[in-house]
Amino acid sequence: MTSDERRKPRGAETTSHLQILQRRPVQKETPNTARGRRTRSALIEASRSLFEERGFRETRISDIAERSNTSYGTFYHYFDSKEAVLNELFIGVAGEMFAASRIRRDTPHDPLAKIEAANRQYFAAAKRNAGLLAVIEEMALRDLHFRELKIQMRDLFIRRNEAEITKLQKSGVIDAGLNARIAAAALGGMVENFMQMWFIHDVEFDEEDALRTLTQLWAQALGVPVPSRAPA
Amino acid sequence: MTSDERRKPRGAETTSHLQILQRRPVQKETPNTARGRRTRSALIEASRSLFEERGFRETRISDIAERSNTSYGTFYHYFDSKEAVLNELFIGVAGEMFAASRIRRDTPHDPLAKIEAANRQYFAAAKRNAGLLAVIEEMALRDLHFRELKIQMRDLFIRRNEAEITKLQKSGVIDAGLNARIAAAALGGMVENFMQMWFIHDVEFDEEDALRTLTQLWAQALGVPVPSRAPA
Amino acid sequence: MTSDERRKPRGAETTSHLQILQRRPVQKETPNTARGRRTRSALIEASRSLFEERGFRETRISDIAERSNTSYGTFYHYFDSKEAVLNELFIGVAGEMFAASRIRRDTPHDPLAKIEAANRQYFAAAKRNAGLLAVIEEMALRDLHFRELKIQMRDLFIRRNEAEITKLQKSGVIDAGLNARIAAAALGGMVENFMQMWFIHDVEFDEEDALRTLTQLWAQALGVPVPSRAPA
Amino acid sequence: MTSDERRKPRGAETTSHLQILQRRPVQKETPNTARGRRTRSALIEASRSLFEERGFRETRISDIAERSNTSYGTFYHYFDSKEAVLNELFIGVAGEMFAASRIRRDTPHDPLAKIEAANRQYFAAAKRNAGLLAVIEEMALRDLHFRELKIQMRDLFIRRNEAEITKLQKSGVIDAGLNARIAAAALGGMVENFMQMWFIHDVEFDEEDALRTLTQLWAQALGVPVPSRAPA
DNA sequence: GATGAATGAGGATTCATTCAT
DNA sequence: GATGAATGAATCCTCATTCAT
Repeated sequence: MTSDERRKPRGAETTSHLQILQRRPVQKETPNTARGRRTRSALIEASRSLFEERGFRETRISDIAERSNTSYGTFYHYFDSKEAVLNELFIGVAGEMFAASRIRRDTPHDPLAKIEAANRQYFAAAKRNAGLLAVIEEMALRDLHFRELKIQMRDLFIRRNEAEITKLQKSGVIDAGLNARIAAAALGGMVENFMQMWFIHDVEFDEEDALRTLTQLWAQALGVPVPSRAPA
Repeated sequence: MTSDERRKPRGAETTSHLQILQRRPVQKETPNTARGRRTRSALIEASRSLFEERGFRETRISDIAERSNTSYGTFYHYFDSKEAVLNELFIGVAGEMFAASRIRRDTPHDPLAKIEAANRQYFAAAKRNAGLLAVIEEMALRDLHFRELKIQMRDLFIRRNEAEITKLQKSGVIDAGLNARIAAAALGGMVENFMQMWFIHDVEFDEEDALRTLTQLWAQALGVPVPSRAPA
Repeated sequence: MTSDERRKPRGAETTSHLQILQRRPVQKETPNTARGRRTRSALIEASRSLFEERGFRETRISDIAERSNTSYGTFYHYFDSKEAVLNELFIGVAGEMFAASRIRRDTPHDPLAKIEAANRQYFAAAKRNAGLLAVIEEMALRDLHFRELKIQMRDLFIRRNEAEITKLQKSGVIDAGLNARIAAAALGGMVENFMQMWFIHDVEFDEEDALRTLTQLWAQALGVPVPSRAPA
Repeated sequence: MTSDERRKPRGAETTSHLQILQRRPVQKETPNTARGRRTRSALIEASRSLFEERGFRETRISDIAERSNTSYGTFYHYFDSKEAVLNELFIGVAGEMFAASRIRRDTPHDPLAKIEAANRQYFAAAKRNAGLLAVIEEMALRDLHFRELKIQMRDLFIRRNEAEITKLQKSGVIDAGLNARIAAAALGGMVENFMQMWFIHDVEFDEEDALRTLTQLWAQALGVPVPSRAPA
């Protein structure tokens, strides 16, 4: 989503309802001691594994306390709510996803190679974080705060796509008539949706086939020529 | 998803948890009297509007009873659980979505026109049902039964895409080297994801721009030639 | 308190804190069935006895459920909170207190006799309701809603006092220079405070001595002549 | 309360409940160092302001630690409980109230002037301590220990009243038939109750009007002649 | 068919207090 | 002296579901 992709205001009723849920998670102070830091980490790790295994809503604070070998009260010593933990986990995942998909120095300048590299790195990072990505997806559907976070994360990718597309248009490689913003959103969404089916909903795909096909579709969709290849 | 897109078994722990939720909703008897049919409809309509407004999980049986001007007991007279109502609503939406996106007799045989027609009809139907589609999406992430339903619905579209792609490959219009199954899933996913951002997450897009761009991307991705056009 | 006794606004901090507690108790719908009415009454009676025995704050919802032989959930079926029950009890007590202290037809017109009759009836009603009056007193100190109720109840008495005093001033029996509003508040407060010490804080007094002395003080304070009497 | 004002034993259940709370606060050792004394003072000051702002029950140990810039542990280093702090604050307030209401050397011997001086000084002291007096009042209603303290403080005033009344009776100025003990309790209660309405419940009164009227009522109630005055 | 009273397990949250550092 | 991490009992409140009328 680029800067001019504004979100429509919802009908009053709907919006107000979501806003109730929004309670922006507030950061409690960081622990001062080594012991405190250890405990806090244990809580985060326990939360992460539980969220991944059984989902955010189905995870109880008591589960987290138990798995991290602390007590009920200790959780609340470090976090205001489950939401606050998820928030922190989310920030971490978003950072990792974005970092992982940054195009490396050694990537060839050839457009096709760049597209493929980006996709490969995106899938690799997504596969590692599939469990949490599912949780985020779920939360984004009902909690305005997490919806905002999800859309901001997505926006980072899409802006990059858009910049690449605009560059190709300016250099005359592809059709200047294409709406770069919409194309970036659509192609980014294609890869995101594919990732979700693959890693979250567990539909099986051959990795190399998937990468090759998505890269070809992406390139051709923009009008980047792709050398012909024999059928798989 | 075509027949060979199999779903991987999940790890034991995760799956067992989801299976608890699966409880396949059983249909209760249909009411015999006109009054009974009216009550049942009122329950379904109330459920639908509440699910759309505040989500499935946040809707209480008491909310449904209240909005449909019936009582607790009446709800259980007609349905076993909220899930049963959602199931029924879901079946209806899936049917409508599929019917709406069936390519009409009067559509030209030109591939580009067919793609555009399909997209236009898909978006129109999705826009009407956005609220419930959001609910379905949410449920599919945590409930195996609804995940199955969602994937089956998606599969209907994707098989049709795949058939079209195969036909174009056989007729030599497009590259036979493309993996039709993956391409169908990817392009269908592109449109689905776009729809979700647009109608569920409320990112604003210009309708005609969106349709034109998506159609162009879809066609070009497959290698279907698209007549050049001046920049918007 | 007469109509021109306005309450000062408190400093922002203090007030805001009390307002948080204010949550004006909302009446839940009255039960429709005889059984429902019976249960509701049992909850109120159990609440009353518990509030009197151990105070409002020290009474648990579970105590109320237990003593009224219902379940936890039943309490919430009829009331939103303990506050709602107290509110209802309070309204009842205020009504009874006021009704009881109404001067009867057969009371002589002699001012002294009227004062004594009012005091006697007030003490009798207060003695019956001492337990709840203590609860109200306690709540009025920290909860704006109950403070308002308490002051309104008190106001009913004091306005009546004030009217009597004004009448005596107009008829020339007593000094017209006395501030009737303040005198009414002070003398009403004298009797209220005495009642609290006597029935709430359990300081012992001889009933007839107390009545005679308070009546004499009240009358003389206003300047109503009191016939001399031999020492007790 | 004079020596013959005995407190009635309460019913077993009620009393036992209050006795739980009674735990007579024990004084912890006084700090030896200047730093220690400073910390202790900070805790007391923080407690006082918090008790006044939000009440005793609503004040958390953590609030006190925070406002005094110390830690949880430090609070417990100096005090056994919140009750212990309140106890200390209470002793201070009671002392100040009593000292402030002592009739000064330069007060004329005229009974009316003495009554007015006593009232003026009482109101001045109460106004300064209204916040804590409200807390004490609240606690006295539910905690036997604080009830005892409150009644002892009140008793100091009332004994003085009683002595004055007896003196006036002996000197023949006023009716010897009046029960001095009850009259002292009633008139002292009149002023106490007025103070509570004025400074705790924030009912507005004109200061000079209030003082003049209360003094006149008090004097006349006892039979002390008051020179007539024109209406205000 | 319809009603709504009753149930009680389940889960979040608070907070006084202890104690190792 | 001071710190603040850890504890867990206590309590509130919700809500799907049952069942007598």
